[in-house]
Amino acid sequence: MSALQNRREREIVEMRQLIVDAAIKLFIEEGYEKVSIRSIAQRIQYAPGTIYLYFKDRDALFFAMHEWAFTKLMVVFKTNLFSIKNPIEKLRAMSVTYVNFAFKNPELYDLMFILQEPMCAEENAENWACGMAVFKILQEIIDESLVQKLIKGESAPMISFMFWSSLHGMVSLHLRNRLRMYDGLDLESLIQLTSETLLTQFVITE
Amino acid sequence: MSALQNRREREIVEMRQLIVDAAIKLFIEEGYEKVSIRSIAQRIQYAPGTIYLYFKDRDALFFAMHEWAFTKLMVVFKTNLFSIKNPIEKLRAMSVTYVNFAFKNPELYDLMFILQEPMCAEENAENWACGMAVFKILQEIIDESLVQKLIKGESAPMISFMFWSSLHGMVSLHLRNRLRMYDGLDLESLIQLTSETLLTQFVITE
DNA sequence: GGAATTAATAAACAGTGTTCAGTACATTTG
DNA sequence: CAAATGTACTGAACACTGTTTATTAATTCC
Repeated sequence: MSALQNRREREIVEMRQLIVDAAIKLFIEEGYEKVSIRSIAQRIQYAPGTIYLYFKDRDALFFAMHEWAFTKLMVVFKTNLFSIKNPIEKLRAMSVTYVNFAFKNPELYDLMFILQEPMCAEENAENWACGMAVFKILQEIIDESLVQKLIKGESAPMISFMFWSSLHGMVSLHLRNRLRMYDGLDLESLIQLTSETLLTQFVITE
Repeated sequence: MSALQNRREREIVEMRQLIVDAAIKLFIEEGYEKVSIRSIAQRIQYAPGTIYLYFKDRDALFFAMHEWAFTKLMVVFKTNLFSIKNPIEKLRAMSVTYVNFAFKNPELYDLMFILQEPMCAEENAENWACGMAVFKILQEIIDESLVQKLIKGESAPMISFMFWSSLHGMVSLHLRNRLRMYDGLDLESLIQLTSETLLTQFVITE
């Protein structure tokens, strides 16, 4: 490979990152509706058409944004979990971290788990590497918990699914404003407490 | 009130329903993106501007659509639950019905629990009657279960929140294509089974 | 029947995603 | 070094979008 090709490849990566960064900043600062190809282009001082040289379409850009968000969650997970040995404590810490991330980064959570756009990107119709990677962390913790007979249940995939869905359900109902029956309450506390109640119910105590 | 006012009031209700019906049909048949003011107007043979004589804006129309969807879920609930006396069986039937409704009517579920638009309608910024009404059914079942000491836990609001969130989490992750790690599996069965596993864990057995 | 009211319209405005002919600059070739 | 090639980028165009408003046409009232 020639030096030019090499440089060009680097430039493409950099330009894609420039676009993704601008799009995410716009999303966080101005909200979903303001994330238009034109507003992104204006922010990085390029013509709208240029963005299409680096992303097939809007969905592909949202997929890249959602991948970037996953790397952020991954960093938080690794930082908060790496030192914990006990599987139950690890699971507890993971739940707390997950909910906390969602409350601190509602727009990123939206990208990762709620919005339709990222999953419409044609190129990634089949696999979903970043989602799988995060899920793998959870599943390994559950696996270890079952092996050590620390929690009830048999199927690690099902228990993983249950814990994740519970957290996602609570968080996404909140983000989509469907928890008005709990108005006045501190929702993050309610969610953390409910999550703890659920976990406790599955922990084996003797 | 004059006869004319009376008739006019009826006409307004009918026209609003005509618009909501057309919008929902369009949503179900052609998908979210095709639900534009113009396409709705064309479908009912009116000019686009006419819709704004009956709905403040797009969000208000989506709120009406989402209310209509709730009445449909309500009917299903009442049909499936009214004859069941045992609270646990009622809770079980409610879960099954909820998940089944979501799989049979993914677009309606979207309107009710996932989409942003309906909850942006200015007029209904505070209360959320239809959501509350459905939630009340669940809470009363949980309440009765706690009174009869059939399930573990103390706080009815929290246990209700937990069951609902779990179901919503599983369903919405599926609808938003975030369950690719379970590709190949029958997801409705997985969800029903996981829901049953969760319920069993909270039932008091002696 | 003439005046007042009002439901409905069509056109306009400002925005959207996306495409593509053209330009201007960088690299390669003769 | 100059000419030819290649290409990153542009900006205008297309077909849409939600929403507003002056105008029209029909109905109700007196």
